[in-house]
Order: sequence, then C-alpha cells, then structure tokens
Amino acid sequence: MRFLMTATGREFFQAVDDLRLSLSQIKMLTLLGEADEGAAVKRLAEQLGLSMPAASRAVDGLVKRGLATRIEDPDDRRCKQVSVTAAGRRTWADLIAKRLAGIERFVDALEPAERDALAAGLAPIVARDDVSHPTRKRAR
Amino acid sequence: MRFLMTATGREFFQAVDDLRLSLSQIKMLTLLGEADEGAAVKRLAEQLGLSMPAASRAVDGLVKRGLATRIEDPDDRRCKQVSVTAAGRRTWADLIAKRLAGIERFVDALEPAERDALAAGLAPIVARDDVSHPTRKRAR
DNA sequence: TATTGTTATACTCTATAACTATA
DNA sequence: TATAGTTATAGAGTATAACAATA
Repeated sequence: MRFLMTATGREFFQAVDDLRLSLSQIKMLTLLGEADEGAAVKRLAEQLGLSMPAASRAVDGLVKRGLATRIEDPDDRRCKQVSVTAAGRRTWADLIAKRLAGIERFVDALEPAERDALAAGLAPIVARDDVSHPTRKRAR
Repeated sequence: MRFLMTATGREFFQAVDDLRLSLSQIKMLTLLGEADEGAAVKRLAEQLGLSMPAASRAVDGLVKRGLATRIEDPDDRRCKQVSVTAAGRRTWADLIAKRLAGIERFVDALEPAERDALAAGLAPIVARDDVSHPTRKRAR
C-alpha cells in the first residue's frame, strides 16, 4: 500500500504540476466529471472541504482554462451552475490514466504466480455490490 | 485502491492538521525516523523534492517543536546534522497508526472468506525480499 | 571559486470578513 | 432578514535570488 501510494503519487503530482492546476481544482474536476448536472459553488465547496471563496477561485481558474462553464441558475439567480466541459473531461481522464499507469507497472512487475494469486484474492472484493463504499457492509 | 486512498487519507490529514505541521514536515519526520544518523539539510531537500530554503524552514519548525535537533557537523562546519528526537519518533508512530487504522477497518469490514482470499493473494508479494521497491524485480 | 545553509522577496492557495445581488 | 457568490485582506508554504560562512 505504502509503495503504491508513493509510486503512483509521484507521476500523478508531476502531471498535476504540468497542468498548472491546483489540487483543489483537480478534485473539483473529478467531482464535476462524476456529476450529471451542473453544481452550485456552495455545494462544491462543501464536498471538497473548501471555503466558498476558495471554491469560487478554483472555479475561476477552470473556467478560464476552458475546463468548466459557470452559468446563472434561471430558477434562483443567486446561484451559479458549474459544469465540466468536454475538454475538462478529457483532462481528467488523462490524469486518471496516469494514476492507473503506476499500478499497472506494479502489477506488471510481479511474477505471474504472484499476479494470479493477487487477482484471485481481490476478485471477491471487486465483485461486491458496494465496491465504492466497502465499509458499508452487508449482514454477516 | 481508490477507496483506501481517500478513506485512510481523511483521518490522516485530520491528524496532520491537529498537529499544526505541514505535509513537508511530516514527510521530513518520516525520513528522519527511517535514517539512523543525522541528515544534512541539502539531502533532506533533495529527497523531499523541496528547495533548500523550504527544507530549512521545515526543519526550523520541527526543531522549535522539539521533534528534531539541528547541530553543526564538526567535520564540515558548513553542514548541519538534523536528527529526530524521541518525541519526534513518537509523533511519527502515532501518525502511522492513524493510517493503518483506516486499512484495518477496511479489512475488518470484509467477509471472512474475502479476507482470507486477500491475505492469500498478498502473501507471496509481502514475502518478497524487495517489498520496499517491488518494481526492482528479479530475473524472470 | 564552489558549496551549505539562511534570509529577502514574490507568488500561490487558503480562510475570515466585508460586500453585492437576489430571495 | 437570510443566502449565494465575489472581492478584500491576511497567513501559510513554496521557489528563486541574494547573502554569509566554510571548504
């Protein structure tokens, strides 16, 4: 775990650095990419654990780089709807690929026997219906 | 992996926040904790990917909190030897425990069968003689 | 002259507080 | 009066550049 965290982190952060985006902006991009609809700045701030000003400025940067759009909500003109653009989705996908690359290299470096054993060990967990929240476990 | 990274990260960062230490200072503490002897500021900066001033200031904070000591190298008085103190080692151990707690909770939430399969899958990898650098693989 | 470390300065990202617009 | 968002200001943490001490 420790090795994977540091190894995959290294090139990931390098990529983030190259993009000239802050970590908050990356997280926001992820959040926007997973959401189907535009999100309010307040909601983004809450989900990212940021202050509203920090979220607002992070959005500024994303909009300026063409990775997101910010439009007024017609139903409540105090709110803005922030959405990811196609370019934003592309950028995010590239970053995820960087993360996975590190893990793939690790798996690739294993002996075939080790790799097979690991796959067998992970299979039941991956097959769970609540993979995204494994600690919400079913009755024992 | 993604779940573990975010789940273990949350309480870890909370603990870091409570300690009033920067992330660089935590990394430095880890580095110092693993080293047997005192390290020069330049070496710390290189290993952490920090500039020398940033490393120097990070050391300042650790010394001020009694987590590290900084003494002049008698052989080359340009260099300082930075070492972790007993209190520093204790602080670092507490943080590691926080990290492991998240993973333990995850493993604990698994079905016994899932847990056993995972253990079996990881065993050969853990048994390697180069666990700390798994990508340096032996001849196939 | 080269190297280690520190100080000076500027930039980024953050939060709190003050402000604007809408409800 | 309350809420969403932005702008103003201040505080970390970082890097580059300038400097001091030692080799």
